[in-house]
Amino acid sequence: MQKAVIEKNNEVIAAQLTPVGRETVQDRVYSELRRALIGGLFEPSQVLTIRGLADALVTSTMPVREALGRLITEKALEALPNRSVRVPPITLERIDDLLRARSLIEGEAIALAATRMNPRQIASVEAMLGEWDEMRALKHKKDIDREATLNQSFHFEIYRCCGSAVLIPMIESLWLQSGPCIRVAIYAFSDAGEVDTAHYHRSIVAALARQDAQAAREALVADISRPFAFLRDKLQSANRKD
Amino acid sequence: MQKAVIEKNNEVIAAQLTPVGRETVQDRVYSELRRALIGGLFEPSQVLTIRGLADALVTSTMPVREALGRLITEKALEALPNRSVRVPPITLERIDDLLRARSLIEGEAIALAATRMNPRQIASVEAMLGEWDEMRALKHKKDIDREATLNQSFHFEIYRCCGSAVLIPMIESLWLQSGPCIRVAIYAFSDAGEVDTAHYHRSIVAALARQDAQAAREALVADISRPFAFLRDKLQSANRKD
DNA sequence: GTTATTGATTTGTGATCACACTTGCTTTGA
DNA sequence: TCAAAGCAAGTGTGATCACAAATCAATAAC
Repeated sequence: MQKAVIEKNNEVIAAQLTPVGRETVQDRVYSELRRALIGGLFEPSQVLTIRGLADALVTSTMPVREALGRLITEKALEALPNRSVRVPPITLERIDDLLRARSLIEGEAIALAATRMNPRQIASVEAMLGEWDEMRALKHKKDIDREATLNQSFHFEIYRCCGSAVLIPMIESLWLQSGPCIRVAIYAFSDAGEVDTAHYHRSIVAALARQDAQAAREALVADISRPFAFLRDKLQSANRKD
Repeated sequence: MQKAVIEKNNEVIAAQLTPVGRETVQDRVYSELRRALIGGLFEPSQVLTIRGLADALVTSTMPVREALGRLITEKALEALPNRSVRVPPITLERIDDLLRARSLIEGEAIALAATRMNPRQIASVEAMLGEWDEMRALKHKKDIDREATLNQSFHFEIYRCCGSAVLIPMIESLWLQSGPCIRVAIYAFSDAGEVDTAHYHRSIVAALARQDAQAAREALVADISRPFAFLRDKLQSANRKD
């Protein structure tokens, strides 16, 4: 068989097969811990032990300690001087700090995205909006986890369009850091009666559709400010009580 | 001895002693690799091996692999699908991307710092400027490493005043990512004849001294844009030649 | 009853080993 | 002569072990 024929044949095979991609245990542990943090499964100030997590995830300590180290460097977890690690506690300063950083960076990302999104991409996020409404209409009992996941997809679908390989990891890091805080706020939200979150997302999409970068930025900032402001008030009144 | 007396005594002792702080081998390896990356000791696209680094640093593989993992998550290094790790290559898109992110975030940091720095802090960075001039005056032959270190101290001394525990680690990550690129530019600079960098730093300090946040931001952006723009031109002309 | 002290358990850290995958070179066959 | 198969050295990953430090409980001392 001639070389050209073989290569052609290989190409045909390659077109039908999808790369299998070896994922290491460490990567799976890392992803799982990320998911747990963003989802608020760990509460602020909770301490995590390597062996405890290893048991829970049914692996050895090795992948866990490496994943923990990575999460500590992106400030998603905190290394105490005792060498134990915990999820960072919530403070007023930290809330304001996170909100400012998120407004700045996610605002920039969406402003860039507004000028770069093509009609197909806009239609895609618009479709997510519709899917969202359906879910909301179907079940009056709120499914917070599902809602949070959908919210995350919505935002990152937009951010991905900004075309910056530098900004996006930073935004992921920020979500990781604010995950535990936000979750506390969300729970408080759903206790305190519902606010219409759909409105904010709708104005974001509208701004994107008419390529209005400034409006998109403002709508986004309003969206992410809401839970932070709520949490801020809650914390302040708690402090006053003491 | 009564309890209060003992505690008082302990306080007196504590005031005289500085905490020794157990630094792990992993931390030392991590710091050393950071220093090497920011300092440009590794060149873009160079691949690093765990055992190679462990030999060079005279430790076992364990601390090295953990340090590498951390550097990969902050995008200071890149994990190839072959599972080898390398320092990220320079591309035009990456240069623009890094410059935009740095302008955005470091600009925000210095704008915050401008409103918060007290006279003592301003005097401190002003003093660094003087020390800088001395060094420059003494030796005509440029000591690039010393210059880079001083530049880094100068910038972070200012950033620390912004009072944001979220922004500063992000800036460190950005310096880590742009370190190898910048170093290439700096070397090219010193080959191509000197530009007066002192001027930029002087206008930064001047803006800070009169608490002019906007001017400080603009002066900073001009300062960090310079090597990026230089590198950009260099790369473009290199591409044209091919 | 409260405060120290001791001892046992838990925990993080680093070293070493086993295994699987990659890479580069040599050998073999047409 | 050249491409493909085979082999050997190198490399990352995960498991396990040894050790030191921290934590906590129970005991002893006042």
